Amino acid sequence: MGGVEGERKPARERILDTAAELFYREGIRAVGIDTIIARSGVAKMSLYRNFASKDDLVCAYLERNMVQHAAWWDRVTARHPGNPRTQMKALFTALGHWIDHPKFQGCPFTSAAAELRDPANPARALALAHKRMVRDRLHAMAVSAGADDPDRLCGQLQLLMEGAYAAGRVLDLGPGNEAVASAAAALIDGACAEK
Amino acid sequence: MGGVEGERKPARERILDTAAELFYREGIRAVGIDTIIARSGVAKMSLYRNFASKDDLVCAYLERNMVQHAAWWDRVTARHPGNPRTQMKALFTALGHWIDHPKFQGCPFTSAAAELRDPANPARALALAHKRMVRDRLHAMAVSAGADDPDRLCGQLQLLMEGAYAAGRVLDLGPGNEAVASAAAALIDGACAEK
DNA sequence: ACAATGATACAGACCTGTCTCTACCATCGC
DNA sequence: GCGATGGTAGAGACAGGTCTGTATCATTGT
Repeated sequence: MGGVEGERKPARERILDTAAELFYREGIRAVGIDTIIARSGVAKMSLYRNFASKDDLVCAYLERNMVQHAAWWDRVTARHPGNPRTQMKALFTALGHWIDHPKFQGCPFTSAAAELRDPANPARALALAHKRMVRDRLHAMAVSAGADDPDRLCGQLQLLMEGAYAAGRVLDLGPGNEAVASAAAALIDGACAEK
Repeated sequence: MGGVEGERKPARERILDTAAELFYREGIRAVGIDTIIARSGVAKMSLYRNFASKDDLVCAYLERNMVQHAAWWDRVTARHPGNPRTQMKALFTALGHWIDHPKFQGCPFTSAAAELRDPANPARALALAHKRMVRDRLHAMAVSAGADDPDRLCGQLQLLMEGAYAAGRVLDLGPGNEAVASAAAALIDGACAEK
């Protein structure tokens, strides 16, 4: 995503790009405002004119990630129109590849929720809202795939999804993280093979 | 674990108890030395006489958790001697209950690794070592349970385990987190039912 | 008397957020 | 055409707070 181009993007975008990269790679609490402005070559007041506070910048970072995540989801499922069962499996196969990427550092929403534990933090609320949205989409797919118990399958798959995010950073799974796709296939087939 | 008793435990223990509770509940970076000494009623120099640094205290916290985790594991598996398949299922059933506990805040090792991303951090090394140990124990059980492909089952189960840790904090699974036990059972039976 | 501990002040670093000052550049009035 | 104006942005000082870690001194129990 995104190239260098004429090097003159507006300040707001440069700030958000830099913040997104640093927040994701090093963590939200670990990255200070000064680091962000230094790396994006922007004045401090440019940051505070575009974002009310660091919290606000964190929210913008998460909101942009929500859009990107939704686009990724749509892109993968669109390859198997009208076939929710294959769509679900494709999502987990793609997830297995994604966590193999050298830049992968876990799920930005899960990480944000882990770092920001204050229930009143708006960024935390965003992260939890994202997880609920994922849950709803998974549930709808489980229903239309004809799962015997959609609630259960949805819960199992979201467990697996969170596990893949956490594991990619901390564990060393087998080559290609084949465990992700195979576990998903086993659960999906087990839940839909009623007939 | 641990009661109040005569209120006069040595300073080192009081510090470690307080630090463990705060680190686990609020996060490592979010809890400062001053908070720990205030809550444990200890002088700052008593902390620094017993621990070389905050990093050192974090390591002690993780090391104690490793001992407790190993004890929990042994306690659960000891209930089904000589039956690795049931032992594995029992571990996940117990895990499903544990993440329902109101004080549950995820896996302390995963959280530590998420907060401390510097590869040179000794506490991070401890957390990763713990995950490797869990993996080895799971692998041994998968082998002795006669799994068709022990590597795969071990990877799948560790994914599920990490997912349960992450999900308990961020998602709201169904009642009793039954998804954890049911998913584990499905994967274990699927991998061992070769005969 | 002596070792362990409590209390407290302090140094130095870092963090967020505010403020001022300057430079550039487009647009508008004339 | 041309100077004035206003919006955007860079640079950097600064305030007020928090963090880790050290040093000093008083107190307590044995």
